[in-house]
Amino acid sequence: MAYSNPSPSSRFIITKNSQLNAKNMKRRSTEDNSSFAKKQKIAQQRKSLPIASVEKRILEEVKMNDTLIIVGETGSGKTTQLPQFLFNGGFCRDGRVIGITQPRRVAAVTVAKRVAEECDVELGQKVGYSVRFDDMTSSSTRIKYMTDGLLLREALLDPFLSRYSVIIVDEAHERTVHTDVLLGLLKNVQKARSISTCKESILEGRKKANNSAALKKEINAQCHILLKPCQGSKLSPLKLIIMSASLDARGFSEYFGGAKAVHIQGRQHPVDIFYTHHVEQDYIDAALITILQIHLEEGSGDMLVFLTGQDDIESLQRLIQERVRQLPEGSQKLLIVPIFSSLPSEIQMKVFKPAPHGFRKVILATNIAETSITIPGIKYVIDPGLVKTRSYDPCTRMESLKIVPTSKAQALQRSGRAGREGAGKCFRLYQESEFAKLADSATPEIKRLNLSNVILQLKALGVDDITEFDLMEKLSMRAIEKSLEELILLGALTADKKLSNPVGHQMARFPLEPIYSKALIVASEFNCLEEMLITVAMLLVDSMFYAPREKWEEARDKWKCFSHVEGDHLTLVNVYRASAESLEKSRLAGSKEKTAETILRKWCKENFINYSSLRHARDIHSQIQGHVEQMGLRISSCGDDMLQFRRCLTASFFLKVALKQPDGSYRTFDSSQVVQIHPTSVFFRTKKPECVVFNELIRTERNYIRDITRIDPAWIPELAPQYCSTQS
DNA sequence: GAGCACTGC
Repeated sequence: MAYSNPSPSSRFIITKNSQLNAKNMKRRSTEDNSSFAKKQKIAQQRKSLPIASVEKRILEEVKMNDTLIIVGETGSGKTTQLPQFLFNGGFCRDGRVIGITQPRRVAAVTVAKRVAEECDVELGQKVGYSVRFDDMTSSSTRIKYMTDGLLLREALLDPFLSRYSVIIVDEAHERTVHTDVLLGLLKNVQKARSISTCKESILEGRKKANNSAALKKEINAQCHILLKPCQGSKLSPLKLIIMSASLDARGFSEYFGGAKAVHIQGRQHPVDIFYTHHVEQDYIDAALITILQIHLEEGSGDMLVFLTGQDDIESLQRLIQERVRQLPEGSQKLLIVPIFSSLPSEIQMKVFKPAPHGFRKVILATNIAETSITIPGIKYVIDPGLVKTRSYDPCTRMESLKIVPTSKAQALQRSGRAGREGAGKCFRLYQESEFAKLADSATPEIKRLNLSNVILQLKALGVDDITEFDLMEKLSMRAIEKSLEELILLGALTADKKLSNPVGHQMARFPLEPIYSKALIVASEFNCLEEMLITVAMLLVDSMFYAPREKWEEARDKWKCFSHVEGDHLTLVNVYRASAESLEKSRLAGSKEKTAETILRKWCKENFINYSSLRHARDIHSQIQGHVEQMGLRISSCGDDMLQFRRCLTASFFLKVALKQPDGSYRTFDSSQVVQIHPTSVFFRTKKPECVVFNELIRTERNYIRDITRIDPAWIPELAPQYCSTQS
């Protein structure tokens, strides 16, 4: 395949970074046990970071500006260093805390560990992290890394985030729902806290004012906040720092009323970008040819290929293996390593293993390698320019997975993966003219989601009118209306769109989508909360069943043992209970030396269950059980009375019902979509029930419903009268 | 008859 050299203007990856202080780059040296040498090494590394030279200036800017935008390129050191600068600059006086949010758990955890090491303190003391299921903080924590979703949860308990003197929102350019909602909230909190500090002085100055109610009104109008006024507590102003990669700094600045933006250089090796001369019809084939071309013509170094999904990865893997046999005798061999999220983690780990001598590693990856996983040793990136994304149609309540072109930001992120350890090359399987046509950044997640959860959370935070809430992205009225309607049908909101009591408040407290919270609350009335806790935990986890292709038959026999005649929900309950039983048995047998982990791992292996998925479900289960207990809901089991459980599913999942059509397909009751039963369902091969509830409605090649249980259609008007009255 | 990208509370 022929590649054109790009025009200089498009080589912007190279421009700023090419002559960077590559000679200053510190390579991880061999193990060093002397703690003094270690400290010295850390100090040296810190000093060599681009951000180190601007410490004073940044501190000044933070002191002078309430909100600061920091544009930091990869490798600038902003995430690890800035909080330390602020700590040393006195921002943690009086026990106040610096909070740094990350979109992902691993990032929060690993960065906190690194910073604790740099500060030479025990993790969880001065420096700590807090993510779901894992809190490493204490009362002495002053620099706290966390996920953005967790800070949102904290805001429900402490609406003014009063412990924090500074909040740093890192990776804001990723625009996750959590980040977007958090930014809106922080804007309000900041306003409220600055008003709170001057409130007293206003009151003082207007002591003579005759109408205190009018004054209160005035203050609240000034706040333009949607938070309830704080009760006499004195709060210090809140500093906000928004950190982003370069493309959209202006958007953040405008959103924060023209906030000042500071640029910090990165430290990345140069990456040469190549485009194709012609349009490639078949990107799998184009990728195959490019891989072979690189292998035969370019120097050593591993390759990373970005593909859209498991299917692409597996078919390209087969194609490469066929072609590799035809390679000339004695040439270097190729080691193909696939990676995508539904692979069990022990298989995912293979990407980190260096290729054996005489092999060149080719990693076939989904988006997981774009941000979530950083693979060392990559010198060549192949980017077809496509990505599979999820979107949501509020009218049909259907999700879809579509393959769309990447954004410019994503293309940059991907090519950057080739320049982490040395100069690299990126081959984009499209023409340079196409790159110019790409959107700057991907559609923010909040535009592609069911808004019910966001709206419920905001209501719980005191935001009554969603359309008044200042988000970076304007939400569609249609999407808002549909979600409000859903929340009313679920009983979270009253007819006049106020949070209902107690159901709405309870639902908002669960870290779950509203429909699952509803199911738990209803289940306590139907005496099947024990089963529903398990069901919800299991439904929230992906890819519970996993088997390599060659063991497919064996696995299916194992899975058959779990299947339940009434459907997938109870099948999942069976899996959960079987695993718990095996754990219990081992304990009774007195195998004390074995940990729960080793017992469960063994059980999972024998039954072709994904251990990390089961582990995740167990974590969710214990967390939501805690919430349920706190709320005083009664946890009881329906025993063998599965009728009760299925009726309970109907009472909560009535928006997700499908009826069988004469031709054997199904039609959703809510929006009359023609849908098929997903191949993973227990009903895929058996006799099809007349009427089902489902967990998920998703469009891929076809419209599919997933996780299905048989119900009686006559139950719907009985158990969801509020819904049926709106259907006529 | 055939299959879901990635996060997060």
